[in-house]
Amino acid sequence: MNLNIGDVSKRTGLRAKTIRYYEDIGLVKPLRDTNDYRVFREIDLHKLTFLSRARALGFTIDDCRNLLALYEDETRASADVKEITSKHLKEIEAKINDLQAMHATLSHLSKECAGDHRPDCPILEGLSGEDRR
Amino acid sequence: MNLNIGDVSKRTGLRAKTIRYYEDIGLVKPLRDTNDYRVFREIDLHKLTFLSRARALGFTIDDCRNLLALYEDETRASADVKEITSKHLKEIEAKINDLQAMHATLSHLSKECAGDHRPDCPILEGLSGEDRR
DNA sequence: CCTTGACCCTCCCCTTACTGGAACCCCCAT
DNA sequence: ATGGGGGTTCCAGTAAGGGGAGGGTCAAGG
Repeated sequence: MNLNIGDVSKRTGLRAKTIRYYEDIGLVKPLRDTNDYRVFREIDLHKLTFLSRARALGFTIDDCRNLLALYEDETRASADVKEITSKHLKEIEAKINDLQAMHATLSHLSKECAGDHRPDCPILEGLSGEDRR
Repeated sequence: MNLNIGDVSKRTGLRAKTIRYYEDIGLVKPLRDTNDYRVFREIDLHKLTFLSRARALGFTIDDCRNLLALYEDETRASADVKEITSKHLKEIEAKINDLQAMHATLSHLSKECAGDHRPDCPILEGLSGEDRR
């Protein structure tokens, strides 16, 4: 069960570069073989899998670091995990709201734009701040 | 009508640092006074206002550069503007979808988590990849 | 036994769109 | 002269890696 970085990459879906980066910033600490190759144990694999999923769910690296610590702490309180998650959920909601507002404005402008060879363009007018009503 | 960077900042809502950056990357070209202060003309103000709005709607700097060129080109085709906008709209939609998927997964896990002093946590189980069904 | 191709290593710069800070100049009022 | 509030440049840093150079290692085939 001694895996090289390539094996771990395949199993976790993380790129080798990303795994090296995670070691750089201290998220995993694989052993080293005599030839300097990284040697990943099962625990490293678990951690990297965890990281891969947490990142895919939009958690920041910093959140991941904290979640990983909780993951490894048998005496954790689930409240701590839930708090990180709730904060993240709120940020996701805020982003969705922002994006929806942008989308509404832009799709409105876009609908009014002829999109032909002529220069007249409500989108540009909207951006330039003209009050074309 | 000769404005300093601070005046322009107030009128556009952009920070002075941002305006200097926009000059750095060639989006605006204010004149210079004898004391090296930037001197903004009305056209600079228009451009910066345009940039401010375009950025607020989520366009990248690169998009902004192209939009600005179209804005200044009296012989533009509105189709070109609309195409940039449509591409951007699609990206916004993709992001919204991603975020909504994350939100669904996370809020589901979060709901199942007691959030108390005990260590058991469906969120961590979900992240670690346990198939707790 | 040697070579070839697939791995692996470190190191450094690049990305986006700025932000912060240091160190310095300019102008006006007190 | 001094204080405060402008302005200037340049350097460094952010998040989360990506790209590529330059070089070592390993296993298999000729």
